[in-house]
Amino acid sequence: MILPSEDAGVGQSTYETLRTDIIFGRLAPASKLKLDDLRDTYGASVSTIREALNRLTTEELVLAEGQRGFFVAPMTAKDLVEIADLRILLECHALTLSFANGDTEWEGRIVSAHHKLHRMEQRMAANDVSVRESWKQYDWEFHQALISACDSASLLSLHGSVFDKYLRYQMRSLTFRGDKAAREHREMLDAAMDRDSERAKTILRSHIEGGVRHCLNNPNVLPNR
Amino acid sequence: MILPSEDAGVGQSTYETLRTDIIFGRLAPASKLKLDDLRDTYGASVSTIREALNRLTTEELVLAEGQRGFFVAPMTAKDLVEIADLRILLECHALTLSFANGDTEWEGRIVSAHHKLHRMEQRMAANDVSVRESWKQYDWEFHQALISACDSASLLSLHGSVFDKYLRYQMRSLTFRGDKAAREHREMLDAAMDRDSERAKTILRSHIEGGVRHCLNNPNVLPNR
DNA sequence: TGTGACGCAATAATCGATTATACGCAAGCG
DNA sequence: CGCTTGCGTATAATCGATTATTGCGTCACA
Repeated sequence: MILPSEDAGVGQSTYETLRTDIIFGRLAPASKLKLDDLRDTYGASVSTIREALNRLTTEELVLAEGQRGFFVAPMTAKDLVEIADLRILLECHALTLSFANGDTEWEGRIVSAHHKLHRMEQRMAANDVSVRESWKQYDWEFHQALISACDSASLLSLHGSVFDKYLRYQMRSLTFRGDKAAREHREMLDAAMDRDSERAKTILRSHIEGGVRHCLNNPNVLPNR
Repeated sequence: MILPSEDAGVGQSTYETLRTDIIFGRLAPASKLKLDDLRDTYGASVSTIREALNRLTTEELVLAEGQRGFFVAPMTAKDLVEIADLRILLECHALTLSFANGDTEWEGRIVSAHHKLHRMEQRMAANDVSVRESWKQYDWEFHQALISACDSASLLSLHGSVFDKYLRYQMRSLTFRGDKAAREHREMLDAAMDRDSERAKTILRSHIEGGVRHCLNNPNVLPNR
C-alpha cells in the first residue's frame, strides 16, 4: 500500500500520490476534484489525471457522478462501521489461514515488524507527532505480516484495499490511542508465536472495534453534521 | 453487475463492454490487449480505452505490466480456489446479516428472483443453450437478492466484484450442472423463508464448493497446462 | 415580481497527435 | 560461433486541443 514507488511512470505515481492524499486527508472528503486544478497541482495532463481518478473510482475512494465530474468519497459513520466490519471479517479469516500456514520466516517477519512498530509507538507516546504517517505505515506492516502466510493473493489484496479505507478514518483522529493499541499489538505478537489464532482473532476484533469507537467519539473524524 | 447500461457515456459503456467480454470469455485469459486493436474493435479512442483498462486493472480483471501494456488476467486453479473461498466468506457473512435484517419486501425480492431463475434452469435443462448468459444473470440476481438486506453497501460491492470473478470460471464450463444447483437454490429459498441462516450457509458452501469441483474437473475451464 | 427561456462561462468527455519505451533483427566484435 | 550493441518498427505513455455538457446568471415576458 501507501508508499509511492520511485521508478514508475507519471500515471502510476499520480495515482499513488492522489491515493495517499485522499487517505491521509490532504484532500477533503466529498470535495470536488476539478481536472484543471489537479493538472496544475499534480503536474500531469488531464488524461493522466482521469486515468488515476478512474482507478480510484473502482476502489470507491473517488466517486464519479455521470458527466458531472469526480468527488472525493465522503466519510460517514455508517461507512466507517461497514469498513471496520469488513476488515474484521477479512483479517480474521486471513489470520486463521496464516497461523495454520506460517513458517519460521513468517515468524521472523512478524517479530521484525512488531519491533519497528513498537519503536514508532514509543515516539508517538513521547508526543513526537512527526512520525504519525510512518507510525501508520508500520502499523500496516505489522498487520500485514501477521496475515502474510495466508497464501491467498486475492485475500491479501482485498484486505489491503479495505485496510486503507479504514486508515482514512484513523488518520483523522489526532489524539493518540497508542497505549491500549500498543498492548493489543504485543498480545497479537504473542498469540502469533503461540499459533493461537482464536486468541489473536479475539484481540483483533476488540482492537478494531476500539479504533472505531475512538473515531466515532472524536469530533475531528466525522466533519459533517 | 453484468448488464451494460444504455444511457451512459462512451467511457462507461466501453468499460462495461470490456468487462463483460472478459467475464464471459470473449477475451481469452492472459491475452495481450493492444490499444490500437481495441480502439478499432470498441470504437473509442485510446485514452478512453486506457481509462477502462485502468479501472479493470484495479479490479484485477486486467493486469498492467510496467510500460509493456495490458493483459487479460490469467485464469488458474489457485486463483479459482482463492476467489471461491472469498465468495464463501463474504456471501456467508452477508447472508447472516441479511437474514437478521430482511423484511417482507426482501422476501418478495427473493421469491421473485428464484422464480425467474427457476424458469431459466428449466430451459437450460431442456438444452436451450441460448439462455446461458441470462441464466447466469438470474443466478446472480437470486444470490444478490438473498443478501440484499445486509445493509452494507461496501459488503455488497465487494461481493459483486468477487462474484463476477468467480463467474468467469463458471462461464467456461459448458456442461450443465443445473440439477444439483437448482435443488440447492430451492433449498436456499426455503431456508430464507424460515430465516435459518445457518442452514442457508451450509447449503451455500456446498453449492460453491460443488461449482469449484465442477470447474476443476472440466478441461474447458482451465486451458493452460 | 415571479418564472421560464436563452446564452455564456466553466468544466467534463473524448479524441488524435506527439513523445517515449520496448522488442526483434541484424551487423559487428570477441 | 556466440554474444553484444545499435537501429528500426511496433506499441505504450503522455499530452494538448476539440467537442459536449452542465449550471448559472440574466433578460424578457406574464
